[in-house]
Amino acid sequence: MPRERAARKSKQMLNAAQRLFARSGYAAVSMDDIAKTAGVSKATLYAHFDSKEKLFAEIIEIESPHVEERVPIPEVFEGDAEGVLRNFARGLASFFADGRGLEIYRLFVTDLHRFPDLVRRFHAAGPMALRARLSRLLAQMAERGGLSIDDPDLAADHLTSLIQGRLPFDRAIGLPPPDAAAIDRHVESALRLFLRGYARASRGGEP
Amino acid sequence: MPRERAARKSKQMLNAAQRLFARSGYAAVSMDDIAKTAGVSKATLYAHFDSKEKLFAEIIEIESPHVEERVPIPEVFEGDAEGVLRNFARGLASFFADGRGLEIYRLFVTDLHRFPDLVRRFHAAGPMALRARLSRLLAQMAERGGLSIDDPDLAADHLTSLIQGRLPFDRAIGLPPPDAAAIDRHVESALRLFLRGYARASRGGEP
DNA sequence: GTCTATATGAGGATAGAC
DNA sequence: GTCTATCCTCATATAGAC
Repeated sequence: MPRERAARKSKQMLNAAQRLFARSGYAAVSMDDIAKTAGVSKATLYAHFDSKEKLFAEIIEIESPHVEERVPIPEVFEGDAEGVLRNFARGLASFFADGRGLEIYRLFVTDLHRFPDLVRRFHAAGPMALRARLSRLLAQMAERGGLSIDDPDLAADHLTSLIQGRLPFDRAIGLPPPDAAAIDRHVESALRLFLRGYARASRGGEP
Repeated sequence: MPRERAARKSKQMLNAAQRLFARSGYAAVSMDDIAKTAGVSKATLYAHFDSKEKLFAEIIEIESPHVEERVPIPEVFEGDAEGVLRNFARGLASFFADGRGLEIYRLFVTDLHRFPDLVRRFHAAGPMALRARLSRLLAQMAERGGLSIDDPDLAADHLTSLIQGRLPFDRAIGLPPPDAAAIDRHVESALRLFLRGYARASRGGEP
């Protein structure tokens, strides 16, 4: 059954490449490393993927749409706005705090710019998709809840920026991850600022 | 005059290395590139710097303290809080929007983590120093102005996070820089949220 | 498709003359 | 200190047998 075996090996190679690229970046990973980790020969690797760049591109294509799925944003808002936002905020903060988000972040910052067509696709499927979902949620909250939001996209960016903060940068340069309590404080303070800044005004203009 | 010439060549090499590392990152730059750009031989380069790593470390040491100086934060606050913060915000946003901040950002995210001692020194001299200055300023504003700030360090992080936003990430992955008008809108909206979120409460608690 | 073995080139680092 | 020329390792990519 050569077809099955080929498919299995192909997955092995993609998995190995994904792990290695994520851990060390494009330049630091050799095709030898990938082949060895996948348990195949380099020639087999090249039989499936034309070049290191093509292989990297496939990894990015696979990873990109998953980014948005790591953070919980319900499609429809019902009830507790603060709780929903807290959930999103904790998801996003943990994503950056643990090693997984760090690897993706560093990989993208370091290497993605060399693949312009991937940039466009990733940006649409990742950050823009996430913002769109958060934005729809915030718009619903503005309508039904106590928030005053003129521009939901902008508000989504503000919340995301506050939650993200220096987390990915600090992790990327090698600082240790914050513990759970620190993440919690970080999330709570960001939420307080956001909710207060976007609270319906008792008097005065929009934020 | 061998001493003068040596010093001059040393500067040439440091300049070349700085430009090349900033543009392409540690891995993508070869010692040949640096020597050629500096107009010296590779052997001369190695006579001055023991290794590529040592050379990179020197570049980081030189760059680090400059980061905080690119953004205007007065030591003493007088008068117009919003104007002072706008000035800071515009400086920071431009820093990330133009190519210079992008290069430094990418260089640090990509390569700094491999030099742990540099991480500590850079972090103290760069982000922490900047936050300390902004924090002192915000504390003064809370005292004399209309802001309600319990934890100035936290507030400084919030403001910086809002201003920074996705700017460095978007630039790093290869998206085009925002134009002046977009930066201005970005800065103004972030400032409005910050000032409103940290406004002295007419009623209700701290943010 | 998969392997072993290798061609080809690039890059970090050094030897030795001046 | 500076150069030219070179060593050596390692990485991308391929040839050729099975």
